[in-house]
Amino acid sequence: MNRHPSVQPQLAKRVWRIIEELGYFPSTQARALVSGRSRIFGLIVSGITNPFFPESVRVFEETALQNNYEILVTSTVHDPERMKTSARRMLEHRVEGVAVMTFGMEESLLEDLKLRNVPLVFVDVGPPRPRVSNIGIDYLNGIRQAVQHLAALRHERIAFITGPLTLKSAIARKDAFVQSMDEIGLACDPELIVGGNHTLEGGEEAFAKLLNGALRPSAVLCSNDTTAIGVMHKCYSEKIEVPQDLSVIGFDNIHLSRYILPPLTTIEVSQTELGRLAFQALLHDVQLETPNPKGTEYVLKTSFVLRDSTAMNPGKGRS
Amino acid sequence: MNRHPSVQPQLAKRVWRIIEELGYFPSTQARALVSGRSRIFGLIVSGITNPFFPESVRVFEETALQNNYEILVTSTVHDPERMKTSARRMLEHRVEGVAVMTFGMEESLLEDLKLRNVPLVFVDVGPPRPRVSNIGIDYLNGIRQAVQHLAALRHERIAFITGPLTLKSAIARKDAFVQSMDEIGLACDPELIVGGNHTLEGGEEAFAKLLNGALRPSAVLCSNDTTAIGVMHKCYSEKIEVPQDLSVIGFDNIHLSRYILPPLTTIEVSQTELGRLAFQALLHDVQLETPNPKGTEYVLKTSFVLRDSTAMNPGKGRS
DNA sequence: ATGAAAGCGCTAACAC
DNA sequence: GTGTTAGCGCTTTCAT
Repeated sequence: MNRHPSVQPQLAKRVWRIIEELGYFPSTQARALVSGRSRIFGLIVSGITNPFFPESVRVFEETALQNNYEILVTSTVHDPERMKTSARRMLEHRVEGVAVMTFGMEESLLEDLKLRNVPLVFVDVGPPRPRVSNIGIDYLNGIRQAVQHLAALRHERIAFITGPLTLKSAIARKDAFVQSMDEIGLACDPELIVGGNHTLEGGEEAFAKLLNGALRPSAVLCSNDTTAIGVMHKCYSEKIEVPQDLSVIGFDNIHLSRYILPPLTTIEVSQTELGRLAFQALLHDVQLETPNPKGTEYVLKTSFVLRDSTAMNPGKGRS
Repeated sequence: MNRHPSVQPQLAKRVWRIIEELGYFPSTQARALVSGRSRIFGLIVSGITNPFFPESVRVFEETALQNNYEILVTSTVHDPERMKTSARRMLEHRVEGVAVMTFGMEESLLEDLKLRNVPLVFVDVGPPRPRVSNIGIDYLNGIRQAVQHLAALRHERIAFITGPLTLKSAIARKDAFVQSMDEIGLACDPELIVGGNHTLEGGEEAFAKLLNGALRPSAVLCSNDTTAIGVMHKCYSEKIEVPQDLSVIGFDNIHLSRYILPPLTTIEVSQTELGRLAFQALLHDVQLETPNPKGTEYVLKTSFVLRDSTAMNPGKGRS
C-alpha cells in the first residue's frame, strides 16, 4: 500500500528505506500492462528540426511531467510512410492520446488511431468528430494587423510567399492575406502571390521569382519566419536593403526571428501556448468518462509583433 | 509462429489477414516485460530548444527506427532536479541505454543509471569505465584553423567569449583557443577572454563588456553560434559593421548560421554525425556479451567553415 | 508442426 | 490494516 494514509509511519519509513537501498524503480511497462493505462501521450510533429517545434515540444514535455505523463515524440519529415510509422509506434506503445502537429498533412493515415478511439488533438483540421479535438489558429487576426501596418506605411504592392499548399495552415494563411487585402481595397495581384515551401531555400527561390516578375513589390509577407529569413538572405546577396528597399514580414515568431538582422517584424503564434493547449486538450479528453461527440474546439490567437524589418514605402516616402 | 519459414503459406496468409482485420498491434509493454528487452534508448539533452540538438535528435530517431528501437528524449533545461528526473524516467521505462548530451553537466546525477549497468554514452566526459562510452570532440582541430584564419587576416587582438565554464565542452573550447593562440605566438590577454553562457543574450552582454574594455578586439571567436549571433545583434544596435569593423566566428555550425546576415563563419561539429554516433555506440554496447571494461572512445572531428563574417583587420588593411 | 503452460512485474480485488 | 491471489499480453519452453 504505497502512499496510503492508513499505514504506520514507522513501517512505511522502513519500507521506503529498503526501497532506496535496493534502488528499486517501478516498471512502467508492467504497470501499464495491468492497469490498461500507459500514461504516455504521443506528439507527432512534421519535423523536430523545424524551429517552430522545439518550444512546443518543450512545453508539452514540461506539462506532461507535471501530470506524471511520459511523452513519445515522432517526426514525419513530410513522408507519408513516416506518418504511418508514427501512428503505428503510438499504437504499439499504447499511448493514451496523440497530439498531431503536422498542420493538416496526410492525416488520413491516422485512421488506425481514430478507429481505436485514441483521443486525438489536431491543429487546423476541420470536421469535428468524437474524441478528436482541434486547435484552430486565428490566422486572420495577426495577418490583418500586418497588412494594415504595411498599408499604413503606404505600401501598395504587397507580395505574399505561401507555404506548401498541401497544408491546411498554409492555405489558411494565404486566404487570410487575400481577405485582409480585400478588406482595405488593396489589389491582390496573382503574380504577387508566389509559392514557397516554408524552408529557407524556398524563401530564397520564391523571392527570386518575385524579383524577375514584372511587378516588383515594395513589401513581402511570408507564410512563415523561415521563409522570411530566406528572403532576407536573398536580399543580402542581391544588395537589396531591408527595410529601406523592401519591407519583410514573417509569420510564427520563432525565437530566432528576434535575432535576425534586422530583427524581423512578424506575426506571433505562441509555440508555448500551443504545446500547453495540446497537452491540456488530451488530458481533458482522457479524463472524460463519455467522449464529447463533437470533440472540443480550442482557439489560439495570433498577434502582430513589430520589429525592424519594415519601413515606409520608399516610392511613397516623404523624403 | 510469426514469420517462421516452417509454416504453411496459406495458413500464414489467413492469419495475417485476420490480424489486419482485427487491427491488431503487438503491445511493446508486454513484449518488453516478458523478454526483458524494452528496445528503447534514451537521449538526454540539455534543452530541445537549443538549436544544436534538433538535428542530432532527428538522426538519433532515424537510426533508431532503422534498428527497431524506440527513443525517449528528455531535456534537463540545466536543472539538476530535471537531470535526476530524466534518469528516473529512463529507469522506469527500462531503457536499454542512454545517450547523454549535456556536455559534462551534473553527470553525477546519473549514478542510478551507472549502478544499474545501463550502457551509457557521453559527450566530452572523462574517465573511462565499463559500459560507459565516450564521444570526444576534437575541438582543437577546428579552433586552430579559425585562429590561424584570423591571424592570416592580420588580426592580433582576438577576443574569445566562453560558454558556461561548468560545461566540460566550454572549458575545452576555451583551452583550445588559448593553445591555438599560443602556438602562433599571439598574445592572449585575459581581458579579451570574457564569460558568456551560450545564449543570444549572453553573447550580447559579453560583447558589451568587450566594448567597454580598454582593449578593443578586431575579431571575436565565440564558444557557440548562438553567442556569435548575439554579438552580431549587438553590433547591429551599436552600428558596428560585420565584417568590416569586426570579424566574428561562431562554433557548432547550426543550420541557421548559414542564413544569418552576414552568413556566419564558424567551426562545424556535425550534429548529424553526433546523433548517428551516439546511437551506434549504444547499439554496439548493448550487443556486446561481456562489457568492454574501459568503454569505447569515439572521436568527432571539427572543421572550419568559411563564410562572410570575417574580413581583413581594418587597422592593418592595405587600403 | 502445433498446442499448452509458465511467468515477466505489477495492480486490484478480495479475504483475513 | 495486512497478506494472498488472479491476470494484464506477450515470449519461451516443453509436450505433443
